[in-house]
Amino acid sequence: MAERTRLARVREELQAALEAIIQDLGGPAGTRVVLAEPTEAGRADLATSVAFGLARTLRKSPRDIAAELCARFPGHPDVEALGAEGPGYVNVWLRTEFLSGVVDDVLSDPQAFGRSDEGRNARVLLEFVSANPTGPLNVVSGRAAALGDSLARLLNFTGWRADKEFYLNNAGVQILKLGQAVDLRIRELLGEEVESTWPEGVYPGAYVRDAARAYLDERGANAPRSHEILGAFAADFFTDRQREVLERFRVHFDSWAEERRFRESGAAEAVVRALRQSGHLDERDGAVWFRSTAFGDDKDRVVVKSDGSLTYIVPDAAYHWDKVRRGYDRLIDLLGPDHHGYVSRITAILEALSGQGSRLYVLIVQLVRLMRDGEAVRMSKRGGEFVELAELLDEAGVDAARFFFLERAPETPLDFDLGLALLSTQANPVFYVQYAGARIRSILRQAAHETVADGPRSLLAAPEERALLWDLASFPDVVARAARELSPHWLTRYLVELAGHFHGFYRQHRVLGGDPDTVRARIDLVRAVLAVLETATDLIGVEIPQTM
RNA sequence: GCGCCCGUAGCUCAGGGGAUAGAGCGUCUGACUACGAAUCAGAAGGCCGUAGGUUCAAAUCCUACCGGGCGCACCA
Repeated sequence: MAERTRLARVREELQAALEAIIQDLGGPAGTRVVLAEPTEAGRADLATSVAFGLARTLRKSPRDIAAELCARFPGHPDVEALGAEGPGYVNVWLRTEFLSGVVDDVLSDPQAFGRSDEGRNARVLLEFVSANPTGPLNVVSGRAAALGDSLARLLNFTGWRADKEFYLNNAGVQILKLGQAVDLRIRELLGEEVESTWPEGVYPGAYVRDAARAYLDERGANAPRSHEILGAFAADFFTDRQREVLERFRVHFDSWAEERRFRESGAAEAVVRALRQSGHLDERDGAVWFRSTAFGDDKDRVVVKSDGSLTYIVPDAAYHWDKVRRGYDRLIDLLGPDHHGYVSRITAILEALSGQGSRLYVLIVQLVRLMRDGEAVRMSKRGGEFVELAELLDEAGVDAARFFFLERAPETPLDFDLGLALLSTQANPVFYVQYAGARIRSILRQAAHETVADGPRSLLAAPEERALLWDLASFPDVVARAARELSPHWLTRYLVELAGHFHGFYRQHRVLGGDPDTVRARIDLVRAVLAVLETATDLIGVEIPQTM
């Protein structure tokens, strides 16, 4: 699996050949040739614009240089032709026999096709969702969940060892406020009127009643009701709910780190001690400050407030320090856009503590707007009213939700069209992709009764077939790019393209019932397409149903 | 005021130095007596927010401005 792919090999060989010719022509030493897919599909298989850069030193037009490169090209068994076109491009067409070999590449080990060892077994910890356990998960957490989980799948597929972790903020001020809210809701359940005197800053959401009811059911009306006890109970209660909906969303965390532990174990105080010993702390205005500006932050940060309590960054720092000590080579945090200011301070403190600030990479996941009938569905956490992930899953289903969340690059704001997610037509990309898979499975079921040839397979030379071969051959590149850029949206785009090419092929050509050589070739082709569809959907956590 | 994200077809968005800027939806026109028409084929549709600059070459890089979103705590 660590072998280069078919496409990578021929690309490297051609690049080397062209670079050698450039040296013969007197081009600058070390000139690199980059062969890539032209922006416009169908213009060529691969192309390079290297001639433009050589024009000055060779004192010839790019067009002449491109022509000369083509004329001197010694030939390559996998290349059909080279051509100089446009103002100076060198275009490459590959032999169809060469491309069709990709079917064997896929079928020789269908589940491994596209794998790589790019990560070289380095360990990555992906931390995501990490929602406060003060209520149900909302749709924004859903996007982070889909992203983080798919990134883990992608990284594991490309040679990293990735773990998924949820950081539970189950201690501190917010949890006390939650406990207060539970206390009020319990009074309410016991008959008191509480709404008119609801205190500022205490969670107003009606969902807190669920926790209150659970407390009464489990512990009874006479159980102790300090804010601390109630807060801890409710945090556990909502954590369980969150875990349930995440499992339903096919997101399973390898581990759950608890803020409570970092506070109780003294790890948080140890951070302050370590910073003090290394001389990074100042006392000012009755508080203790960390000089984070020395590490690139835009202002210094308070770590111990004037009332003696710790700010939230201290246990967070303890947590990240712990990640480094657990031996992770890379730490990836998925955070919301409201946390982008957090990046420089947590990097600074990690650097001060361990010298490993550069291991942390923070991916800012932009907002989700739910759209229904062209209107944004209002979500306001302050008013205690927002769309829960569970509701979205009820309405749209797991596959559509995951696919839609992953359609955009993480740092791009996302509009989630609820109406579209419910459609079972081409307009709905999830459906379109799944339908391609269902069609192939249907063909393969019927192929069981078909006689196929045993001999050499016919060529798959029709344009629709060639398009599919090209898709298959480039799949490993797509996977590599999605993993490298931490952007699974390359996979969703790829899936729609592959499914589209399959549907086009399907309308134009029959798989079954032709001459045995062609039947065999086409069955193998669609088996390979199905295998890649399955791998790609699996990487984003979407399933292809057997029948639809 | 400062920081981050975003301005590309009517809509939702790809593309982030190189060819005539791509895709899906929507619109219009066609295609089922054979494997699933929940599909396919074709057409129309663009001063890539504006203005400068760098470059042989800019949607892409730089600067300024305009517009939209989100932040800027001894909250987390």
